[in-house]
Amino acid sequence: MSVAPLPTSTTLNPRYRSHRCADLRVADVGQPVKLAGWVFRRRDHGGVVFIDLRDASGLVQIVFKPTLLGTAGIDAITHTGLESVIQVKGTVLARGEGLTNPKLATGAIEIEVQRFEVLGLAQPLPYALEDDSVPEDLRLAYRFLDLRRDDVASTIQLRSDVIASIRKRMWGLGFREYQTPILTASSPEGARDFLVPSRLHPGKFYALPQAPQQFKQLFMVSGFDKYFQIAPCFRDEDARADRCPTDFYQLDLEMSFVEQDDVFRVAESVLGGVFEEFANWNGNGRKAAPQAITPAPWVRIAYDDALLKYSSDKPDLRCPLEIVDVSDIWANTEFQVFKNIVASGGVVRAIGVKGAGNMPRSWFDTIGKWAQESLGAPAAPGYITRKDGKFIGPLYKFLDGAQPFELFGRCGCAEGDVVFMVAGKEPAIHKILNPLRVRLGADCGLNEQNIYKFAWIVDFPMFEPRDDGKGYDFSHNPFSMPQGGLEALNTQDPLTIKATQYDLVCNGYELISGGIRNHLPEAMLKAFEIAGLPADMVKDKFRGMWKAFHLGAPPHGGCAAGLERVVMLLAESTMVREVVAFPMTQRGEDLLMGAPSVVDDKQLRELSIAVKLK
RNA sequence: GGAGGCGUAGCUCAGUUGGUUAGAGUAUCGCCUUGUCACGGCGAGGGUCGCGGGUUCGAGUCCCGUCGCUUCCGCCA
Repeated sequence: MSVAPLPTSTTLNPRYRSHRCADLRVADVGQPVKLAGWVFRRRDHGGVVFIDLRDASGLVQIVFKPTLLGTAGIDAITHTGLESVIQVKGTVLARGEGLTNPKLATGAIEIEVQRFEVLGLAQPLPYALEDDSVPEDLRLAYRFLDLRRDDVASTIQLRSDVIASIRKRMWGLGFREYQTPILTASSPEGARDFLVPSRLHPGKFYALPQAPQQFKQLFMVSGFDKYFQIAPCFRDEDARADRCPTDFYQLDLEMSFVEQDDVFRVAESVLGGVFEEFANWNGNGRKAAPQAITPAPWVRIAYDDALLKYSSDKPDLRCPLEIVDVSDIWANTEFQVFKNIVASGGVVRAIGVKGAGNMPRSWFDTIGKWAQESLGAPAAPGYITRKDGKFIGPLYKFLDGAQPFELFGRCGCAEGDVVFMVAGKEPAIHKILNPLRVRLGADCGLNEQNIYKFAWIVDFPMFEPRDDGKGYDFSHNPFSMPQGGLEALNTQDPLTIKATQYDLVCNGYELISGGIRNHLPEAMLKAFEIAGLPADMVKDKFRGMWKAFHLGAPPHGGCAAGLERVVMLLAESTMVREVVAFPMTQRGEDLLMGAPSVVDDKQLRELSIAVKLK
């Protein structure tokens, strides 16, 4: 499967260059060479002029001497702007005693220039290439300049290497890659669609796929029993630091005749392999230490447990702290705030932090302020400390007899430890508890470092109550098989039905989402009926699947992995824009190309479209 | 749709309690400099202080509005 790369020399055109800049060494001294690249830095000494020439391989110092080039030549190179592209013909020289630069791979040699030519002149730059503090919008407007930086480019190159590794591993497991349409039909479920007007069908629209979900399932019905694709996905939703506002890529895969465990094995092999291969990639210099990986098979956590113990369905398991329910204890106290919250259907949740009794008073204040200001907590989290055999803290006085011991025991806490408590209603309370748990662990030095910590979250609920209280919504993927199948849909309270639906999480990020699919037409119809979609709409909007499921559909399932998030984790990045070559702004604009843009009337007329601004 | 942060020279920043002609570094241009490697030295040009309004004798500074970028909430099956 592996293809040996061609020797570098076969990709060098002698018209432009004989070597790449950073490939030259002392062994090449005396050789005539041709190089081409960018003017990275210039040091002008009035007579002799030094330039650091940069190409994709790196840097080499080239020397311009008046004895070889004349004053006209020196004048010309002095006036060639930084980042201009030049070609030079010269000779490799050894640097003299004390003149070498140990910081450069090519620091023992330099190129004495005999002739040079400017291939592409650069005007003054909008910003200094190496300036780390240039605002991002300016850098996006000149993204091609930004990509000249080693650290920026290396991350994009990592992305390519990760994709290559994924493809190699998928093929190795017997999968093949198939493309699916980019223009497809809008579907009523899920995110907002990007629409494309049809010229041949005035008034009708294509939608860009949010994922190749239905097509990959159709491949299964066709009997292609192992499909994958590095697939572009389009969703017209608002951005986050880890979420593109327009389009992103997934490793999309699907298999027939499988159960959940089979999908897990494939994902553990492929993603686990990719993480092993690139865990210690450090092209951008951000990793201070080697990174470990939790060995497969990865731990499985039921969705309900994850929500209770971590207040999140994508917990960061590098933090060892767990959340405990202590509602019953506070229901039997005279602390009216907690008591009333429990009485009105809320909960009190506690986080025991080992050793936190030694933290300074100011830290507790900081945590309280942060919880209120950044997390929107209605009050600072309460806490009780056990120190010198005594319980301390404003909330302690509301506890009687065995209650403080029960509280500490349940949280696994003892002498020297602190129990933090937050009260509120689910699900709002999770927005406070999840970041609080991770912060408490971080501040007390309890969180594991330098590890990719994987876990499967399983048994997602099939349905959730609708916001307006009437009926149910799919809480995840509508195409998942409910656990218990059609019978469960017919007989159970919808809120108790679990889906055969799973996520893979790593360090607080959702990396994979998948499921065993519902391939039975009656069960599909019933599931959508519970979610409020009438049968004729399902038959119309999912007509391909509906027809296919009547003509021999195998049991099947799969998953999709967010490529950007994988690369972000491997690159120690928290911003998805760093792992996309030409990213959009938060508002979905391409500042370099100027998209989106107005189009001329002729284009609109062809599409039978009139624009009416709100 | 909501909340927070940021916005002063091409770029990064400083700018006191509201007070003279808004400064520095870097980039650019000019001069000097033949061994530097973030080379160095001297000089010059470069500003609608995001935009609009208000308070004031006087606003970069205070107030209101607005725009842009960004982070979070909503949203993202």
